[in-house]
Amino acid sequence: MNTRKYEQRLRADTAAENRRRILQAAYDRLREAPSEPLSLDKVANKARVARSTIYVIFESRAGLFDAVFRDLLDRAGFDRIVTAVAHHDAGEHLRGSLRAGAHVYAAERGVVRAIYSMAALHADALADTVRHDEVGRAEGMRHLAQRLADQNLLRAGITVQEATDILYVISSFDTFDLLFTGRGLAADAVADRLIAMAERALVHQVGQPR
Amino acid sequence: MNTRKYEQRLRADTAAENRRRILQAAYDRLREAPSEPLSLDKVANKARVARSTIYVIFESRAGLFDAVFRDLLDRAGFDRIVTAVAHHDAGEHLRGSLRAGAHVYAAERGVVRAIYSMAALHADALADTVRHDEVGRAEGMRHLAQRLADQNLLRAGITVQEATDILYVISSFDTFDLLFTGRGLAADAVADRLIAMAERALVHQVGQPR
DNA sequence: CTTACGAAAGACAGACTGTCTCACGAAAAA
DNA sequence: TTTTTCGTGAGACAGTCTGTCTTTCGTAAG
Repeated sequence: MNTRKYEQRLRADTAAENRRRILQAAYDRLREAPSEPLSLDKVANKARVARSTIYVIFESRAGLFDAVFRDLLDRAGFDRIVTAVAHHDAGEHLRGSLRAGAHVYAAERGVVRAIYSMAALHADALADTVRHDEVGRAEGMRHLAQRLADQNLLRAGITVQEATDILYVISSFDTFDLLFTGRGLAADAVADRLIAMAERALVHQVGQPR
Repeated sequence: MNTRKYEQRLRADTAAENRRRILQAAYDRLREAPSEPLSLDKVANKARVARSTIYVIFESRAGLFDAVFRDLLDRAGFDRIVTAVAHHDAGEHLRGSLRAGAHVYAAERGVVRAIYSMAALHADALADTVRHDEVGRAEGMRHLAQRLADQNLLRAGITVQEATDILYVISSFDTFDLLFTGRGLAADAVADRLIAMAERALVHQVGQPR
């Protein structure tokens, strides 16, 4: 039996719609109740789709949440925050991306927390994606640390390596959430704290010996 | 039917032993494979105990891990780190507890990560205990911040409130783990980073205007 | 018209939780 | 010694979940 050419165009649209509806349903559910177990049955019902369809499209439960996470990264532009700010002054760049990051984290807090926790508990595709994303963030922080060094903004005795480590901590979701959820600060207040920490820990002050 | 007094003495010992064996089995399993699902069946087998016995003793799955966490806190003495260091110099106290904490975290990394993730994902007894423990840590950090203030060690313009927030971040497991697992630093190197961050962010430097 | 294919529906096995019942055995009380 | 009490093992059971598979249907492309 020779398969003939077959390109579905109209069906591809509805297929893409289904995929999107499933992603949206899973995302909404994580948003509403980040600390409640989420079954694929619930996602399927919410998306008005058969549960088996989820498996056809996303392979597995982990594959679904992996896609949800990737989609979240795209929409929120986590990975673009650092480069997007793109201020010629590295100090402004630092402040701008910490503040922008804090607001993105605040908007997506529940979903990100749930996804990170799932990733920590399962060692699957989702865990790989989360780890990969963290590596990307580390590279971004290394770049920023290098820019700070190039512009002679680093405090005396701080290496780019050390600055990278510190920026990696301060720009993390966990650090944000310690202040946001743990200490009950508003997103802007968190940004203020983070910026203050970063500047005091890394940047030499006016009139301070270098 | 009138119930007569009944105090088991010898049986209480074996009961306590069972309880301990179950806790140990759960702890060992979390330690070996923190990122693998852990069923009560496995714990029961490992502890050579019927699964129903776990429910009799710990009420629920959450109750078991709650007990594992409490036991870990007791054994490792997380909550005693800050007060245990008890150096008359608040600066030494800060450095000592950060270093001690880093080593405890490093020793229990997998288990703590698994328990935190479970707590974030379920909103049960375990979540309550973890939250309560974090409140205790926050109080400890407030105490330390106050001591730093009393000894005139805080940088100019930093309130006790702000110092508490920053110490809360720096002394957290998440911050530790960002450097330990995320950046691949050894426990002592993490401690160095944390201490450097804390001192630069909070403590006024020698010869620096206050 | 015929073929291909996305999707729904649902059966199924297997794993897990939580509840319950029953029986056993050993220690404590009478 | 006899009786009572209680921790425990063993296991049945319902319910939920994942992951796989098969069957059927509708629709768009050829």
